[in-house]
Amino acid sequence: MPGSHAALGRFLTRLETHSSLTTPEQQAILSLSWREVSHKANRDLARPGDTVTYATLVAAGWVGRFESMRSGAREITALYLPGDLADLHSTVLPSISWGLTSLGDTTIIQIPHHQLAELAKQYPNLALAFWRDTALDSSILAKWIANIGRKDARARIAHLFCEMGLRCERAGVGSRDRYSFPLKQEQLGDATALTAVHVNRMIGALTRENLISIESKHLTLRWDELVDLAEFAPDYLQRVRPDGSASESRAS
Amino acid sequence: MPGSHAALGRFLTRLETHSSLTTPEQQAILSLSWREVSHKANRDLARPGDTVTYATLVAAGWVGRFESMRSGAREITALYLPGDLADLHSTVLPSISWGLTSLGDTTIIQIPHHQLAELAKQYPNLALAFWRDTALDSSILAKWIANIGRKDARARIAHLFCEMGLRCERAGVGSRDRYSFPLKQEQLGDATALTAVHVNRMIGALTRENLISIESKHLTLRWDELVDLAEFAPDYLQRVRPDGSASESRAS
DNA sequence: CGCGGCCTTGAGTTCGTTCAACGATAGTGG
DNA sequence: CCACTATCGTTGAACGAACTCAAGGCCGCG
Repeated sequence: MPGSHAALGRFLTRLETHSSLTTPEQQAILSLSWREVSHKANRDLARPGDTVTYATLVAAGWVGRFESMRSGAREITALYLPGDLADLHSTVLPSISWGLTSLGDTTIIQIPHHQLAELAKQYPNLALAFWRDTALDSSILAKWIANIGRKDARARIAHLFCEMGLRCERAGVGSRDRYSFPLKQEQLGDATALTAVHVNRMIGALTRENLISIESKHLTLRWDELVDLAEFAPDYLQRVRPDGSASESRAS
Repeated sequence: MPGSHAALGRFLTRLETHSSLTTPEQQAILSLSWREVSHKANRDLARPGDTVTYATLVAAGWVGRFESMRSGAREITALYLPGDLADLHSTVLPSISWGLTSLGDTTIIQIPHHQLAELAKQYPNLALAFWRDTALDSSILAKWIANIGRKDARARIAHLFCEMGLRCERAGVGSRDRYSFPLKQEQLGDATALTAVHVNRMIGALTRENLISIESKHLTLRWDELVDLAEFAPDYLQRVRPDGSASESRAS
């Protein structure tokens, strides 16, 4: 609970890719109190309708945000990697309509909402950073809508592979063209709005074309070819700015 | 430019449905400076790749956020009504990967980013409110992913009708079962990831079943039946809280 | 009155689904 | 150490929801 957890360091690094923070602000992040929890694969960490009092910071493994249909179908609407605060936005909207689930074995850190809110009030610049982090999440959601809505199965899967590659690289848990991919095909289907069977066929096709290869949950991919196939334009992931600054916060 | 625009009042009302604000905070919102701009239908107000210096507050008509594919296909990822700040999040992420377009004739108010950022710094509680508003937007995006990914055409259209009905009602521009719907069928297709032709057929089906009727861009719908058909659960639109408070700042 | 934009309808096609069976692999207990 | 089982991945065949292409109808506007 006390003492800085490595995952907080990852989160800080993540924040600093889009926002520049002062030393006291950095310290404040690292001094957040936490509770570590580990989960086996496929456990629901939060369910639709819950009211949560802490945010979930991924420390190891992948976490998915999902919605369920009456029919039993599931749709994964977002994926979170180590260093991602999966539901930072729940700090300001604690009554959630979605769920969180562990994809593969995961370890998470729970951070009380009131501490995050306190930080946001005490350090206006941190409030902007949190807001910006939520905006970034939102930007990814919008891109997923476009992909699921207007691209075919191959391109959707390829796009997910590119996105997660780049995010893994930035999170320091792999390189863009080779990283651990813990989802089973059914979950990959839930994330791309396809059936497991069709995911299987598309993976087969991509493999036969030598665009990707998967061995024991390890994905290797031909970056340039896949980027082209997927129409992957990483600007929505908000590249690290040259000066690392939060631009407008100094402007005005 | 000076003096309070009616749209700012709408925006304030909107903020107060999820956040409780003090009188000075309310005044600060109403004192924002602005520039009014009117657009004919189908004009791009912002394009992918732009760096924007102001946020776009809808005053009249509907605005859509979209992404374009190489093929020329378009996907509308979000819709905004009068009182909505369509790109509040651009305040913290001014380099945009998406575009904004007018759906039908619209009037918008441009609000300089630096003013919004200034307010967020000066009033921590407003920063939370802005953050919360972005989180709410994000919540809608996630729901759209689930709908487009896992529901059939009829249910997708029905869901959009329900969502926009409730949002119109809350925005004070109609009632949930009867409101002005300015999109043409092609745009409705872009918002639901369908073709205009198929939208037309589904609208025809819903009309024949007496679930909806449309006359001169005016939509009337059987609320209960459509809610059931669409599996519409409005909790993601974050109901107005009884006490109107920001809850989590007290909890835990 | 004629033109352009939007809506409507039909017929054929396709991408992804469904259903069903089989194969591989890893963990488990005797 | 091996048989047993559950889970996940793989493959085939038939089906269907939504798409494409194409033509015609309606309505408002100049």
